Amino acid sequence: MIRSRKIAGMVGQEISANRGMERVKISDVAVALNLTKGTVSRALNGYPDISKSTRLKVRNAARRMGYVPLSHAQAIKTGRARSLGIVWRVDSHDGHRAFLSDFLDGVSRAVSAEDWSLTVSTADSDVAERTTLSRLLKERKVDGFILPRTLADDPRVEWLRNEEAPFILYGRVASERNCSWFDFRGEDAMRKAVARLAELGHERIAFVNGDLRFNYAMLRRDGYFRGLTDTGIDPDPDLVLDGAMTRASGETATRKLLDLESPPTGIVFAQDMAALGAYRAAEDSGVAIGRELSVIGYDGVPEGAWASPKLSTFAVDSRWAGQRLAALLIDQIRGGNPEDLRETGEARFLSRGSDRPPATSGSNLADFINLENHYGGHHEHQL
Amino acid sequence: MIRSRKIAGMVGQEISANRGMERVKISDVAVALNLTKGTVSRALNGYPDISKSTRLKVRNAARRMGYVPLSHAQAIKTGRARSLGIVWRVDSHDGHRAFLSDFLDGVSRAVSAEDWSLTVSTADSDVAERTTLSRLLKERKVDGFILPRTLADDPRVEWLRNEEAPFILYGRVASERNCSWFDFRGEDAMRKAVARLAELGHERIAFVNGDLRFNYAMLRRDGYFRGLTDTGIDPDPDLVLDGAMTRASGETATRKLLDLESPPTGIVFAQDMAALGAYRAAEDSGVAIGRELSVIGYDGVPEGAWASPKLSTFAVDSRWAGQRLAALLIDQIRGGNPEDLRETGEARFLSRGSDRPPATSGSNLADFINLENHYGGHHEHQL
DNA sequence: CGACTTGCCGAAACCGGTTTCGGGAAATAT
DNA sequence: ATATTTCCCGAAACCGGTTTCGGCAAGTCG
Repeated sequence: MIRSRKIAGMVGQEISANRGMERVKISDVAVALNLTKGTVSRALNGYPDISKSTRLKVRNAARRMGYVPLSHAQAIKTGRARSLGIVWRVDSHDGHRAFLSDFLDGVSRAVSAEDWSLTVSTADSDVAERTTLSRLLKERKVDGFILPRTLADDPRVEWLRNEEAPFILYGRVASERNCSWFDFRGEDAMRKAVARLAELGHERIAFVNGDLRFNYAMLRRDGYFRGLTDTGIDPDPDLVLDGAMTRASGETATRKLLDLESPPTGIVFAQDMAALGAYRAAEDSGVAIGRELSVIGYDGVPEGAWASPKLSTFAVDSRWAGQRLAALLIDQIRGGNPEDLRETGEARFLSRGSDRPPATSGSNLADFINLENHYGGHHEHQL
Repeated sequence: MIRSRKIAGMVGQEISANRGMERVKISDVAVALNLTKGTVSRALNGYPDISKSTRLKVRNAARRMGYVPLSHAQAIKTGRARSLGIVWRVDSHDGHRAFLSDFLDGVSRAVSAEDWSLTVSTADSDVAERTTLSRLLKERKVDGFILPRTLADDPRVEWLRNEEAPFILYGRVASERNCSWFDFRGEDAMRKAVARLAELGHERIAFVNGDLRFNYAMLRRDGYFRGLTDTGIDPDPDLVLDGAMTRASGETATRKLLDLESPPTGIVFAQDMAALGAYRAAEDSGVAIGRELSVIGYDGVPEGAWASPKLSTFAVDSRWAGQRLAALLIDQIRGGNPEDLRETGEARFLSRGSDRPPATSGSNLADFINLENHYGGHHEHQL
């Protein structure tokens, strides 16, 4: 007993005295323990045909010697790269860019927790995205994809199904068969936003949507109308616009709404960036956000907290989204049924200064704006 | 001749009729061409001992059959994963987050151009970062690292040198030996900012720096003093602050400067986010940016274009940085001498509304502020 | 015309793991 | 005491590429 201990100790010393800085490979561990590499491999991977005692011995020795398997060496036999892929679109709106950091953080956490990794690429067009997906897949650099920015009818779904590649959507999609997703229930948020404004006394409530090609736009629009129905307000087509996902387009949309004969006193925006554009439009019209015009956004971009008044919004937890997406995708790759791997989350309402009871009714607001345009002009700070 | 053509055609058909959707591997290509896989491999990799004719035949067949080598299968022998790694810090200031998208885009472009890929991970502490670097390295998921956020004395440098892992810094470092980098010459920008303000007639020019632990802070500070020397203005220690990398801290710093007996009429900020904080501080003191107080930032964050007046700043091209960093690192991994792989770039000045001739001299400004605080208070829009 | 390169490719080792298969020893059943 | 499992582990095949080595055939030289 004592003797064997001594030997084990010596072996340990010899091993840890690995000064050559050469990578320690599995055969090194095997030799040190007087086993075969096959046995060491099975021990480390928890095969049942290895006795508890040797399993422990192997694990300890591996740790002591600093053995870490080469990922590509295992991948060659297992067929798994233990890596997820994301292709991030850099064209179009910059609305989601603010969340990239949080989003990646979430993905990275979930992925690291399983000792997997994350491969990121960017693309500025559909073909570029397709090319990249294809390459990563063919080279097997990744085992599956996280697909952001889901379209209402997303061609990536069909294509990846064909390639038999695992994937998960950030967002939901109509053609549900055989795919998994995570998404925030934006429709619920829009519905609540309408309810909120109605409670505050607003009667003319507009909706400024994003690009209708995206799936979330459909959902959020439905939520808006649902909210109107809930509160018994008749929908007015003049009060529904779309295509606003940036400050500039949000500004334009707001201007258009304020120029109506009977402008809205409250606007629900499908995206914060567009809502922030409303601030400038309102300023130009001599209308104060939170008084003559109430605004509720969606996303929870940090800039909203720096607008004055601060933007009330439904904040989305991008980190959480990334985390769930990665976890669910890994489950799927490990054999889980895609259709069982679907989750949604709730956007959290941040009540700040931009949604308040209306200071003026709709028709009066129009007069107010005209007045302001005549006499006030683009008012400046008077120092 | 005709006969052989016919055969080749038939072979091509048989091959492209690969409906089984099974991955086509190198041996498939070899069999189809009646060659050995070794020969095919050498042909594809441009070995000189393959005749031009077979090289062509092989390349064409490979393309036709849609053969793409498994990255980990080649990695096992070559030792190259053809992948770069980035660990993105998500703790601390959110100043750089806005650039992540562009930055990654740049890296991704350069990396894709060489058919490499990019592995991204996040970390919220030094130990987490170290752990991740270590894991990616041991598993050989990456061949080298891009290190953002360089510290004045960066421990990662020493550590990675020891591990003999290739790396490149986004930023420069004192201990230069054996390392490469890309950086923008922030010191030049700060110097020019001072010159610019001096030309406009400012005599008291302050400097609000970022966190001094970062290397760029040292450099930019030097640039500021250099600018003062250039224009013959005596430096005043009261006018130099640091640690401001967010709106909040920028606001605080500005407040402190405006409360001086003889406040500055111009402030140079080492970071845009801090400069944007100045807007609120100025508003509260009844001072108008671009009139009583001029401000110049650095970074070129998009929000700057939405402040009023728009923030004059030195814009940094993050995409370019990412692109160069990746390209240089790949060169290094392929055997280039690290010390030859260093580049710097110039920040581009965007002249907008926040830097103008001073409306009031320094001492008068103090009176102005006091007056405003007594009578004006936190002035509101008067509708 | 024979010896010696040179050009070109096949054969096989190799990379560092994983997984299958088979068999010896110990434990249990008969 | 023998037959039969059960428990472990060694041996070897295998994954899909890359790289080394050696040899045949054609070309070059003496």
